[in-house]
Formats: sequence, structure tokens, C-alpha cells
Amino acid sequence: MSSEDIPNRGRPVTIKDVARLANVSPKTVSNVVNNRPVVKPATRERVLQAIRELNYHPSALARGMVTRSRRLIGLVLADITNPAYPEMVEGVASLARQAGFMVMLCNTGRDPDEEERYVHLLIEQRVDGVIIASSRMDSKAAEVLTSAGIKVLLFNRHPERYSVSFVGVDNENGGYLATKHLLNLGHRRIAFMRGTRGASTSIEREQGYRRALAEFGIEPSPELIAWGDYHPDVARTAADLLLRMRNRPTAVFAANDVMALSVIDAAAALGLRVPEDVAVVGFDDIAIVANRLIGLSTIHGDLGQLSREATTLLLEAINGNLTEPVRKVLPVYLVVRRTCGGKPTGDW
Amino acid sequence: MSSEDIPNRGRPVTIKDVARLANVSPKTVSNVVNNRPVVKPATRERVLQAIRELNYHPSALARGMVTRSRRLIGLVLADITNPAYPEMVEGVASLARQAGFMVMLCNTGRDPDEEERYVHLLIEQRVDGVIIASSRMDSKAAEVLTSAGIKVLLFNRHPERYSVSFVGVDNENGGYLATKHLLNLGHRRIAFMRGTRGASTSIEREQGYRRALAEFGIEPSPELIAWGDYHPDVARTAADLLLRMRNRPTAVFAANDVMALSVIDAAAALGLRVPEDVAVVGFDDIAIVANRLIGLSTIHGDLGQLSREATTLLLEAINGNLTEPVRKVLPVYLVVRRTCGGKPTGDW
DNA sequence: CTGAAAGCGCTAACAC
DNA sequence: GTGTTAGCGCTTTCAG
Repeated sequence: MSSEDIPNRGRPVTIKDVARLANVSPKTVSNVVNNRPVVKPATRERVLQAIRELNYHPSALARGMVTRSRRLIGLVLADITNPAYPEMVEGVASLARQAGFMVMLCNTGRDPDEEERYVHLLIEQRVDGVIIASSRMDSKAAEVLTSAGIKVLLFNRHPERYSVSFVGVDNENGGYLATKHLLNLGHRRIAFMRGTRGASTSIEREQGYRRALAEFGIEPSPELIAWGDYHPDVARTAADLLLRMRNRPTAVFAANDVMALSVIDAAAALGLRVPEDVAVVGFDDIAIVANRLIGLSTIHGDLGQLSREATTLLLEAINGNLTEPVRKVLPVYLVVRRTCGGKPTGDW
Repeated sequence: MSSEDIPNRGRPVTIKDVARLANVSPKTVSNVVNNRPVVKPATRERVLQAIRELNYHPSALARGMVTRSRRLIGLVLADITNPAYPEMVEGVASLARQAGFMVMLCNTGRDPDEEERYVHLLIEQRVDGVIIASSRMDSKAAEVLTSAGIKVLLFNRHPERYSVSFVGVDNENGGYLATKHLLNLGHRRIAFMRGTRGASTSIEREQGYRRALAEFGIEPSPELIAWGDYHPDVARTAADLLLRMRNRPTAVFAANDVMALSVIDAAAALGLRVPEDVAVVGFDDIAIVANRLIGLSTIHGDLGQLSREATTLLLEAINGNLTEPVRKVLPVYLVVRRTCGGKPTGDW
């Protein structure tokens, strides 16, 4: 009995504590907390008063158990330190937040095993949906999640066969536009720097690169294909090798901006001028590369917009308003700045 | 009865389903799942077989309800698109992951109200701990969380009075070193670009700036103090104003690298050379600024290391191994590259 | 070593 | 309008 009188002995305050203080049933408190308009204003006020007094916070855990909805989404990505991701994360986070969802961050560090582990953790957390922006083409993540009843949205990257919703940019065409532009500027020895092995983005960008070369009757030389792993350090080493070749390329198309920046840095270290000695084009158009000191020519796709579309689609799927998988590919365009040697577009 | 025979009718498979299939009690399954070495190997194998067969994933929700630990931490930050954060997020995410914790991402967008809302959501989620890297000095976030029984670790920024653990870099000294260096190079009209209003980092960096000026008997002129809000666009506008002044500063010390880059961009747009016409020093040493095309002189503090220390401390607090609040301030040093006009350090 | 029962905090059905 | 009861899926007593 006496313990009944002590409101809070360290243990978190529950709906019962509030009910007791407000002299109502737990159900009524629940109704107030969930803004159900069936409560008399006077009662409601009394309950709210009790909530404030006890500093009550309803447990999302307990609620999730019974409603079977956690209001939680997972966000799986390859490497948060690649500036292309934060631009995307921001869009996801803000839209999710508006819809009352929290976001669980899963940074795989490009490790497929880590991705798989995260998938299982997300299932255990009973998240409502997951946005996957990390997968290689052989990933089973989407299947595993789907079979656990969790909605999935693939972001830009995708596995080989997929029957879940996908949003992305037109990577193949981006690769084509970048390479075509360099060809039009007269370059014939154009190197391509690949991203992560097995990433669909890298594969598709390379396909575009090859298509453009083919149009000019050029057989892509294997020595001009480098691996940069979408990672600045790996790319830096690869760029150094590329630019030290006796017959070095006159232009480099890197599968993302981070690697393009590494190419530029390597060139500067070797005393090569960009674009006079070597032209460089990237992919993503991350914010920093528009800086006038860099002026990287690159392929622009609206990742912010894309991430908002992705989140909207995922939330609709979670709400059951999306029965069929959707597939949406946004167009890209070339932004010519300084590093390719072409005539700058617009402000550039 | 017939429904008993159907293993899974859409509803997620529970510990009971596994127990039934393996012919054991739920408790035994629980023991297996939690690797408690009290189960006979044969039984254990049978249970694991059933788990695989049913594709069972224990509910972290249900477990959390009874164990009162979610194995979850919250990460509250001001703006994920500022490259200084991802470098930190990576450290937190990887260490948390190793310890079996998931991370909830809370991007406040520099909005104090949003921070407060996130704090309540984190309490509802019953997270075990929170790393706060977003607060202004008047924030009550740490107090509110602590009073809800949640461990808090303040990262770099801190409120006015705080009695929770804190890790950060020596912001005041960083501001001093940057300004002192510019003074030693002969600059006398040194502008300071502030960050977010009320952010302790910005305030402390300014204090260092003022201390250095005072040593040279210089009264900081109000017209040389600009607001950049730690935001590239705001900073860009402010920089433009600063550099268009009839009596413009010969040097600018920006409270972070993102703003320093905006200053550089503004200078280039106005046809001013860096460092000849205007010297620039930043703060944070984000990865990109080491690129030879930029070569930003800046204050380096090891944010990666700091974030790992932060996470370690938070996890220790969660485990109850940290009774007293800890306060840890890492030293910083000046990296001289190209933009300040001084003699480059090391590789630079 | 394993089983049965209780209960974590909440909401969905029903009563009243 | 409001109260009561019965679970959600798990772990933790306490018995066997």
C-alpha cells in the first residue's frame, strides 16, 4: 500500500501512474495521449495535468508491441563520409520526421557482411520499412527484408533481379553524357575509374562510358580502366598510377565526385594542370565541387529530390497505399565547369 | 486446432512457434537465442534448426520491454550535410555497432524546437543513451534526458551549465592559434565569421580570436564580425558583403571549414586572389579541404578519435561503469596549407 | 537442465 | 464517455 503512494521510485512512470493521479482508467489516458476526440475536455485537462506533473512519456516499445507498428525506418548506406549520402540522408530524415517516423542509421562501410548483419538487426527491431542505398548486385537484403514483411525501397543501387520499388538516377546515360562530352572535346584516351565492385551504379556508368566510346569507334583499353572503390584513398592511389603511365590518358571520367577529386589531387601533386594536361569529369555533383577553386565538371542528378521521392514511396508502401512495386528513374545532365576544358554551362 | 498447424499466417513467427516446432519450452528457446550455456547441445541444435526453418527473428521490442534496455542510442546533430558530422557519425556508428547498439539519427537542422521534439521522441523510444552534438548554450536537452533516466554525452557543443559528460576539442585555443598565425603574418584587419548563434563552439572560437587580437593590442572592429550560421549559403552571402567593403579585411578566420570555403568562393567570384588579396583560415579540417586545389589552412582536431571516445564513454555510462560525469578536451593544432599565405606545414 | 506462470506498458475489444 | 479484460512476445522468477 505504502509503495502505492510513492509516485516514482526510479522506475519510469507508466500509464497507470498517470491514470491513478488523474483518477481515470488507463484507457482514458491512452485516449488523451493519442488525441482521440472521445474524451471530455475536463477529463482531458486533468489527464494532461497529471502527465505534466509526472513527466510521463508513453513507451513507444509497449505501443509498438500491440499496434505492430514501430514508426521506424531503417536507412542502409555504404559510407556516410561520402558527401553524396548526407545530401540524401537529410531528405529522408526530414520527410520521415514529418510523418512521425524515426530513422535508424546503418552504415555498412561497403562491407556486404555488415549489410547482411544490419538487415537482421532491422528485422529484430521490427522496423516498418527500409531504404537500401548500399547494395551490390548480388545482395539478398531486399528479399530477406521483404520476406520478413518489411517494406523495402532501393535507392539508386539495386540487385540483379528485384521486385521491390526502386528510385534512382539514369546512371547509364550519365556515363554516356560525360564521356561523349570529353570525346567531343577531342579526347581519345579517356580513362574510367570504377566505383565499388558489384555496385550497379558503377556498372551502369561504365556501360554509358562504353556506349559513348563505341559511337566513336573506340575500343576501351583495359589499361585505362581503374578501380577507385568510391573511396578517396583507394582512388588517390589508382589515380596516381593512371597519371604516371608513359602514355597517360588525356581525360579521366570518375564514377563519382569523391574519386574525381582524388584524381585532381593526384594530378596537382604530379604537377599536371587540370584541364590542360588532364581533363576530369565526375558524377553526383556534390555541393563542394561547385566551389570556384574546384569547378568540377560532373553529372548532376537531384539526390535531394530523389531521397524525398524515395521516402514518400516507402511511407506509402508502409501505409498500404502502394500495392505494386514502383520503378522511377530520374534524368541526369552534365554540368560543365572548369575541369573538363569545355565551355562552362550557366554560371560556370 | 487447425490454425495451430499452420506455422505462419502472415503474422511474424514468435518464440512459441519455435518452441512448438522444436518440442521445447519458450524458455529454452530464449536460452538458446541468448547464448546461455545451460542448454544441452542436442536440444540447442534442435532449437537452432527450428529457428532457421521458421526464419525466426526475436523481437527486440518484446525483449526491450522486459529487460528495460533497448540497445539503442540516439545521435542528435545540427546538420548532417556539414562534412564535419559524417566524419563523426562514422565513428559513433561503428563503435555502437560493435557493442551491439543501433543508432537513431536525429538531424535538427539547427532548429532548437526540433531538437526538443527529438529529445521527447528519444525518451519515448526508451533509448539507453544519447550523444548530443547540436545544442546551443541555452538548451535543456541534456537535463530533460537525464531526468528521464537516459545517459547523455555532450559532443563538442555544450549548454551553459552542464553536469553530464562532455568531450570536445579546445575551441578557444583553436581560435587563438588561427588568429595568432594571421597576426604573425602581418595581418591587422582580420575578420571573424561566426557560426550558429548560441553554439558554444562558435562562441569559444571567437573568444580565442579576441584573445589573440588583444595580445597585439587590437580592438576587434564590429564591422569585421560576420554571421555565417555554419551554413554555406548564409556564409556565402556574408562573405560577399565582407569582401565588398571599401576597407575590406586582409584576412578572414571562419569558425568552420564550410564557411571558409564559402569565403574562398566569394573571393574568387570577386576576382580576389587567395591568399594574396585575402587570406583564409578555417576550423575542423574536414577531409576535402586538404585537396591541393583548395589547400585550406585550418584548425585540426581529431573528430574521428573524439567520436570514438564519446561513444566509449556513453556506453560505459550505460553499463553503469561511469558514475561521475567526465570532461575531456582534446588539443587542436593549426594546419598551414595554401590559403593563409604562410609557410606550409609538412606535406603542405 | 527444462517447464509454467507472471508481468513489462500499452491498446483493442467489449462492457457499462 | 469511461472502465475492465485480455493479450502483444519476450524474460524472469520459481518449480520440477
